[in-house]
Amino acid sequence: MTSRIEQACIDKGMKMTEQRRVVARVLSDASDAHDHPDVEEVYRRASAIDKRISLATVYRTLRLFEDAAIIQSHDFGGVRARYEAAEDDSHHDHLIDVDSGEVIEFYDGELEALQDRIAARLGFRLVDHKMELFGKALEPRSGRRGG
Amino acid sequence: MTSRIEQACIDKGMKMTEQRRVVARVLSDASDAHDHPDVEEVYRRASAIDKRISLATVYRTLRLFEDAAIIQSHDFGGVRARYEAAEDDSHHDHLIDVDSGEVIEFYDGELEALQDRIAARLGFRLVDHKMELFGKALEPRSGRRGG
DNA sequence: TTACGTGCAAAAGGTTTGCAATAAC
DNA sequence: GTTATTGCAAACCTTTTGCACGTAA
Repeated sequence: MTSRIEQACIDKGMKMTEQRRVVARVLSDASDAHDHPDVEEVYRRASAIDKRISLATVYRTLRLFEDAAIIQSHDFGGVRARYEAAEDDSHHDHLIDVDSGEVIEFYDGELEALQDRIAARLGFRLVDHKMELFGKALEPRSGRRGG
Repeated sequence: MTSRIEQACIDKGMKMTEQRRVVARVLSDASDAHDHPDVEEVYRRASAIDKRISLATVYRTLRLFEDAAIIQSHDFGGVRARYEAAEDDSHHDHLIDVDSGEVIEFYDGELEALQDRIAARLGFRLVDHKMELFGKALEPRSGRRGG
């Protein structure tokens, strides 16, 4: 079945190889799970589906998708970039649990509006923003790591 | 004359070598100018003051200062980390001009308060945050690059 | 005096790339 | 059939590190 990201690639007229299809599927599934895998993790999951894929191709494909605005990369303070499907309408930001590394997505309309106002005040039109909160859980959380 | 960052190092009991003094001075001056140099730039400026400094020592010193919370590093989307003096009381965030690369500092009390509220709503105590706005100037700006 | 810092050059680790083989359109 | 894509391995670039030498306290 055609994954959401594969469909986005087709819509953009990309030549769809098996490798791209597999990476698209991995990223679509990750997105559904609000997951933010890094390159190695995408490579691992892609290899599990089809062994014929190489790390170089994963890098090239991620860059291709990112340049096409199909996915976006994040730097959550770790060593490698992490990826998620680009948001269409539903923008969100991230809160990172500093103890577990878990990434929690959130949306706050007030925050979005405030950012526009701040940019305007400084004489700019906002084209993008990056907002990450780092916090400690007030109550102990279940043990999942990553996100 | 003793730079602000050199004084912070002395206060923390660091052994002050000539190299550390020079890097401290470069960073103090950059901070006064609201400048955010990367490693190469710090190395360049330090070398101009004293040729005996090596890139490895600049890396080691920046890491030392950062671990001591005397400076902080940022990833503004470029390839290298960029540095500024750690904020004592006057927290600020950054707006990056996507056309020129210029970095503009700003402070917004409402934003700070809102972030705390969002974290609390998600069940977290905020320990840090990273907020970067990327914008296009509404009016053409003078040609400085960097910041 | 002595533990710690430095310079050099080599290594590490993530990411990119040249090239010949391969596959999509 | 053409042109873009892939795998492999080597290159690249930033950052770290081992080691012998130097120096602050």
